[in-house]
Amino acid sequence: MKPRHGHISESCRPISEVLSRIGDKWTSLIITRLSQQPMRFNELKRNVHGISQKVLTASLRALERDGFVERTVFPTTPPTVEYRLTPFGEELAEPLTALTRFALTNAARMDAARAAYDTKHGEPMPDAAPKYKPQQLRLN
Amino acid sequence: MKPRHGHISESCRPISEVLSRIGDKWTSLIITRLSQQPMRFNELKRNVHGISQKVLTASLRALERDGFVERTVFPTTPPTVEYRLTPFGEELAEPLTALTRFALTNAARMDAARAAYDTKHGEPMPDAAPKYKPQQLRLN
DNA sequence: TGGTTTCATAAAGGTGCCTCCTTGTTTGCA
DNA sequence: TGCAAACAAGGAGGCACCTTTATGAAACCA
Repeated sequence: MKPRHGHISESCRPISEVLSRIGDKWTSLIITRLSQQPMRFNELKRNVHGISQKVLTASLRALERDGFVERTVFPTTPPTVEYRLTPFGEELAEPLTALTRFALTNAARMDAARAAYDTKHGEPMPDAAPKYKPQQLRLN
Repeated sequence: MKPRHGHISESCRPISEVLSRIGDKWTSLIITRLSQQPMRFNELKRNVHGISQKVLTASLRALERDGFVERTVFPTTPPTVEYRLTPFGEELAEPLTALTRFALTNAARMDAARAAYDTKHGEPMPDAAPKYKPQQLRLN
C-alpha cells in the first residue's frame, strides 16, 4: 500500500487519517465528558458547549462506529438514549483528557505568544506577508 | 464573554478553538517529529508523509506563532531554516506523542470495530439511514 | 387542541482546509 | 548555460465540515 497520506499504521490506514479522527475537537470534548460519567444525548449537548444537535449526532455515530462509545436505547416515551465509553474508549480518554487539560490551562500562554509574535512580525494580514527572498528570508 | 463555542478557558478563548488548534493532525505529527530532534524544513517535509509544502509552511508558521516552535534561519546559500520545539512545545509534545502512539497502535482495532458496526447496521450509505421514528429508534 | 420532550435526519448555503500547479531568488555545479 | 537546492508564497478549484432551519412520531399535560 502506497503511503500517500502518512506513516503506515498496522492496519495500513494512514496515520494522519487516524489522527484527524481521534484528534478532532468534538471527539476530545465528548470523550472527556463521557469519561466522567455516561450521558444522554441532551445532557451531552448541554455539556459540550457550542455543539449543534446535528454535529453531536454525527460525532456520536462515528465514535460508536470506531468502537469508543456504546449506545443504549431505553424504551421510554419518548425513547431516551444513553452513551457510555467502551473500554477502548476509556483508553482513548487518557491522552485526550490530558490534551483537553493542556488546552484549558495554556490558552492564555498561547495568547501571549501570539501577541509577542505579532508585535515582532506584524499581524497575519493578507498584505503583511512579504514575498520570499532568500537573502531577505525572515530573519529573527 | 458569552460562551458561544465552548467552555471558557482562562483566556476566554473557547476551549473548542484551542483544541482544534492543538489536536490538528498536522500539529500532532509535526510536534511528535520535532520532539525527537530539531529539523530543517525539507527534513520535516520528508518525515511527515503526505504533507504538502504549502501546508507545512502554514502549519509551522502557526506553531511558531502559538509559541510551540522556534525558527532559526542560517545564513547559508541558499538559506536553511531549522525548527525546534520551545519548552512550551515540549509540554504539548507529551499528550500529543501519547495520542500519536495510540493512533499507531490502535488503527486495526478501530477498523475491526467499524467492520463489526457495519455488519450490524449496514455500511454508512446515503440511502441506508432510516428516517427517525421513536418506536423504531435504532435498537441494538 | 396545542405545546413539549426526545433524538435522528434532511436540505440549503457558507467557510475553511487542502491539492495541484506555479512563481521567486541566490548560489553552486556540471 | 541550464539545473538544483532551499523555503516561502500565490491562485484556482474541490471537498469536508459546519450552521441554520425544518421534519418526524408517540406520549404526556394544560
